[in-house]
Amino acid sequence: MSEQQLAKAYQPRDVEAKWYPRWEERGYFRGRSDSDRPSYAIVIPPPNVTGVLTLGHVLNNTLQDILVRQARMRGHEVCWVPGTDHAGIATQARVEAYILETEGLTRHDLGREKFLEKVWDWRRQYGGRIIRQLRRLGATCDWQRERFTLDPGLSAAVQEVFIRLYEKGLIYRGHRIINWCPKSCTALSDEEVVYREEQGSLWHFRYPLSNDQGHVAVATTRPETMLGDTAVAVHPDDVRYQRLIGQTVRLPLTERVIPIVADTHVDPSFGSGAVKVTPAHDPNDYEIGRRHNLPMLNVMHDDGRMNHAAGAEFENMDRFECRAAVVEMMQELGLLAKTERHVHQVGYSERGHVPVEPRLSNQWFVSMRTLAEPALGAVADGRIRFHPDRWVKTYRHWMENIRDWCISRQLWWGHRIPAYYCQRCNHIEVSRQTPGMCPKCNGSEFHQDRDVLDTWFSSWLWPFSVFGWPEDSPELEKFYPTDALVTGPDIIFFWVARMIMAGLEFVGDIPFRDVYFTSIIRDEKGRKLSKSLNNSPDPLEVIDTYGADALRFTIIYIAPLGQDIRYSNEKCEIGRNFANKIWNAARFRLHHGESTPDWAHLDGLAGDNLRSDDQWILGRYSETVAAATESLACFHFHEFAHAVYEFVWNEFCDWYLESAKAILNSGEAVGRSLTLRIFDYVMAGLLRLLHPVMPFVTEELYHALGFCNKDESIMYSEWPLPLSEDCRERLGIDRQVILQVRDKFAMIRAVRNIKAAYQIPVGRKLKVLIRPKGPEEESFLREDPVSLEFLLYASEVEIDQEISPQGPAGTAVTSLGAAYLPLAGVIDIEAEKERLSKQHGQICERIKSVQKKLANQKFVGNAPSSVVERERERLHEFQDRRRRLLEQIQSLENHDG
RNA sequence: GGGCGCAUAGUUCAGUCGGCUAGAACGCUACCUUCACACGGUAGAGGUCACAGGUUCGAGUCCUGUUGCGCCCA
Repeated sequence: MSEQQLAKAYQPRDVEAKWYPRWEERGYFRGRSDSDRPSYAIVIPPPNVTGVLTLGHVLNNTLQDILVRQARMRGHEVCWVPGTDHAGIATQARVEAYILETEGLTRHDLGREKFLEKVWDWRRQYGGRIIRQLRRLGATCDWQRERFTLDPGLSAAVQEVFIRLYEKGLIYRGHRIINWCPKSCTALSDEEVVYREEQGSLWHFRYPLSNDQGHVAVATTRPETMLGDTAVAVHPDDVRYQRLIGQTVRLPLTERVIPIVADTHVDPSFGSGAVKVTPAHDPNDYEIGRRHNLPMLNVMHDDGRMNHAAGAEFENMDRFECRAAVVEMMQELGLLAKTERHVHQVGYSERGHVPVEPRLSNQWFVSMRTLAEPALGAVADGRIRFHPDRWVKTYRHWMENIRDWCISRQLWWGHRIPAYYCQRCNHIEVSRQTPGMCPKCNGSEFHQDRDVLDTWFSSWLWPFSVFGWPEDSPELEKFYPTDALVTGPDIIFFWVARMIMAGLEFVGDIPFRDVYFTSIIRDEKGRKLSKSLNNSPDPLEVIDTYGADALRFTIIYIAPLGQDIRYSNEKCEIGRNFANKIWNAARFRLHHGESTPDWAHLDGLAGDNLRSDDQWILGRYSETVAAATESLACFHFHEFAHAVYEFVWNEFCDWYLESAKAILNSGEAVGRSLTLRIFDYVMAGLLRLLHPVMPFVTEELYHALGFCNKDESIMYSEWPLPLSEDCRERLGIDRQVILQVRDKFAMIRAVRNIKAAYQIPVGRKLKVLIRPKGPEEESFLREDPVSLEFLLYASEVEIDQEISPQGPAGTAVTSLGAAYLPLAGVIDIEAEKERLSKQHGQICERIKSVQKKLANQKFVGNAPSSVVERERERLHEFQDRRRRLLEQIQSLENHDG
């Protein structure tokens, strides 16, 4: 392919559309369980089946794709399992809204069976859009293994787990206070409640004592719950209330008389020190109620309206209307002591977006303590590693204070609980199918529990249920435990912790070895991305504008380790420009013909063949490969992106490519082909190194540059390795040559700087005189005159230790020696003297500071000798530089005079 | 109330084991349509490393405290 076939700027659209289907058709993404290669497996955090692709998914899946693409290049059998979860509440709500809109029906009009058919229809039509969108990003999931949490196999796993835990006594049905979502009319787990700080009120009520000897003051943020009060509690040691303990109060607005009890959990310093107790509507009150055998009076319907028990005048009133009514009536009765403004945390239903109502009800729970124990151990002893590892603390804290998990949901969409109730005696049988006969009463009529399980009760099995568990499958054998999990820290409790527990309990092994917690993406102002703020960019539009590679690269380039990302679409220019830079480096290469036959290795080369610039780029390439590989190994994606970016742009393109131009234009055949070979070697390695991050442009260029055949792919090329020590030695690549070349570039910069200082166009070619510091520097500078002249934009370069300019000249004093730009007529001697004097002043300052250090006996005595030695060397170098600067200044004075 | 994290250039962020003149990107200034790339090049300006103490020969880095911001849990 010639460079005419490459557009002047990289056009991602066609390239992306071309390669993705080819990769997929060729079965590149397939993970084979019968392979002999070591496995590398990742299970995708299953997005909601209702979901669409967000930037959060882009980050998360880009990272996973980077990991699996690298693993493929390193010879692993890779299996990345995609899929979605059924998202009980969200999906049911979505389809209910859809049916109401399209058919004017509620789910109750349809009935359970018909409604579920509709949900499946909806899922077939609209669900899983996100999975198709992931292809646009370039994700190499094994699509043939796509799973859904309600698939028959995964449902079987859920049932199996429920039965096993029930039989072990770890699942139980209990009458407990739980978090209730009055919008969705279902129980929620503690984790599904999100707390928001709100400005509310604290109302102080007076409850009259039954003996008419006064009042007890109580404070509440939820006045409507007083209708369900069954006691007032005070601290037993609170002297203010000692005499009241055991007495009763007349609960206003009701006919009831309720006791005053003593309980050590009451905080005497909050409010009045006396609290109203509503055991059926508050978790703390529930505990007090249990300790004192109080009645538990439920005063609400499941949709948040007050019920009959609240009293006739409040029945069917919404809880917030009731709140206002209660306050008003208490005020009329003269029992409202005061109202304070009060900032407090209000729990909201994560999905329903309404305040959660704690409620007493019959639900199914998983007893977590015994499951948590081994899971805590797996992270504590490092079998599972968290990145960044500070999340270990959060994990440990939650696990050590774990509470039972409410898993039943009053929904239709989900895994039906495999519990059956005898019609006659209400005995519970948990089994795989409807029981035939009741073991207690011999009854034969059963009805199944109407409720379904929390969606997370299927997600926690995901790392093994996707591979066919509870069957013994070859996939499970090959790919479990998986290798890495990439997810957000917001679901560390919901999902990560529970998967670890499930893996250990049901498969007997950890589900994954490394967990990488991604950053949270915010907008430029640091706000969370949300639909309501309208600040969430559509990733597909971003891909259309900038390209998938640009988005992928940018997002990991700007994602700091363990901190939030501040994202804006404009930042994708970083990735786009970078892709274009590489693209154009390839175009440059194609100007100079086909790829060299020996581009893939450095065999047969020796140090004598190479220019120092070649040695420098190979050495730096090797260092970059090593650093970048190490960064990926410890999940420092951002560091990886920076290392490669810096090398490609600031070293390979800015210097090596320019240096190569000189040789390639010189017409000397041996030098040309050698330079092309080095160029190709480095270029091919860079493309491979970048492939996991920028799969499309690297594949396109790998082919365009002739590094693989049409029917091959960079996807299965080898991951680049740093040069071996032997190789570096044979090619004469060492620290010294790398530093020398850097010094040379610094000298070139200094000369260009003189031109800029005198406003001379860079392109204007001038004669440059160089006076090397010593014989070693002289021979180094004489090695490669062609590229030196080219990089200096010089018409001619003279190198001589005795040389000095005849007339006025711009002067650069560098560590390799002095360079002069004779500029008769242009040069302002006074200005030049001032420029050099400024540099002289700076160097004197630095000499002073180093001398001060070295004069300090404590420094010389205590600092490591290598540090002291380095300071001594610097002192010599600075003094030498100062001497040479002085010489230049004096010589200018001679010209002047 | 408990815990975790953050504070470095105009902005967003790097900065390893405490040790060279604290770096990059974007933005800014000047010059340049040069033959890979204006999605570009060359050169440059820009810093009280939040504040106050402490440890040390030496602190952006370690310790203590203060202030401000963010997150998680209760």
